[in-house]
Amino acid sequence: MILSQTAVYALRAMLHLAECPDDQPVPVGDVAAALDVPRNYLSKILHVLARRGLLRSARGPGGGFSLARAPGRTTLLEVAAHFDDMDRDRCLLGRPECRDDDPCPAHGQWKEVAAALHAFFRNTTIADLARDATKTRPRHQQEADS
Amino acid sequence: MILSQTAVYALRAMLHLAECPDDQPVPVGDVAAALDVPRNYLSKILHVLARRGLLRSARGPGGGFSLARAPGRTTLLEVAAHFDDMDRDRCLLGRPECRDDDPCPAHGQWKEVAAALHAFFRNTTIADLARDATKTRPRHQQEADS
DNA sequence: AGCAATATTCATATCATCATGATAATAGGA
DNA sequence: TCCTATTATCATGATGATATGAATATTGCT
Repeated sequence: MILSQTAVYALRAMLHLAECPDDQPVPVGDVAAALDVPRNYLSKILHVLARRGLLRSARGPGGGFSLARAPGRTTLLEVAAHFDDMDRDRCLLGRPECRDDDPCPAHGQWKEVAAALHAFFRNTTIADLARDATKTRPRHQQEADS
Repeated sequence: MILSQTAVYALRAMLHLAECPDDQPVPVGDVAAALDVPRNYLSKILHVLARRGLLRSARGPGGGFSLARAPGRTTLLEVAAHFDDMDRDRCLLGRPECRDDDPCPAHGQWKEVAAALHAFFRNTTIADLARDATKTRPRHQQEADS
């Protein structure tokens, strides 16, 4: 995959928290159950996001994790970059020093695709996904409504 | 990376063979040295490509590997697909059943990027890379010429 | 026939990612 | 103060990708 399993878990967790009522912490166990994801593994992931300031964490009864910012102000890139090297696809052949003036054989053809990829992660926010999730979830109902 | 290290080695090896004189087998050791890639590992990769009909192999003195087809008739997708699951990026969140009528939250925003990705691998050939590798001019100048 | 160059095959080692389980630290409430 | 719910941290295991090394089979040449 483009993203590691870990980064996917992080994105889905952020998305889940964005869909929960504001400022009410959600325990790891609840998130893990909702996403059907290993609980202890998710715990470590959310801890990373909290240390990096994307989530807030609260211990003790009534504690859990909640978004630190409005979901429209957190991009997919910001989330995923803490787990994956989001710059690694700049060169298709994995050459770290691949540039316009020192290109790999695929550089000329690849760079536009790579730019589109990077733009997607940089410009799409958690809120964009949350909006799409509520819009498209019940498709037959959606069609019946409109 | 988008591609595994193994698939990158395979592409670079195909590209190298495309740049060698026609119908003259190149030993694994020569290819490995030219690409600075582990010899025994590359051997296994080239063997896969030979079994799949993308390369021809010849044993004994004067033997080695050579392209089985003209490089313009082998796409990056055909090479990489033998090592990576090239369909795995269709869904950003890794849901196998993600489709237009059963979308993941990122589906609507991701699918155009994914389509561009797939088109790149399906439409770009080994010859395209070889041409770019030998040309010193950037690609947009080539396009401006025509 | 015998030698040397080569691909082929098999066995194993290494490493990062993914995941599990257990324990410690913290906070709120009775 | 004590209990419980929760995050924080650590140790370990499982798996697949990557890589190495060696033995075997095949071929061309002398």
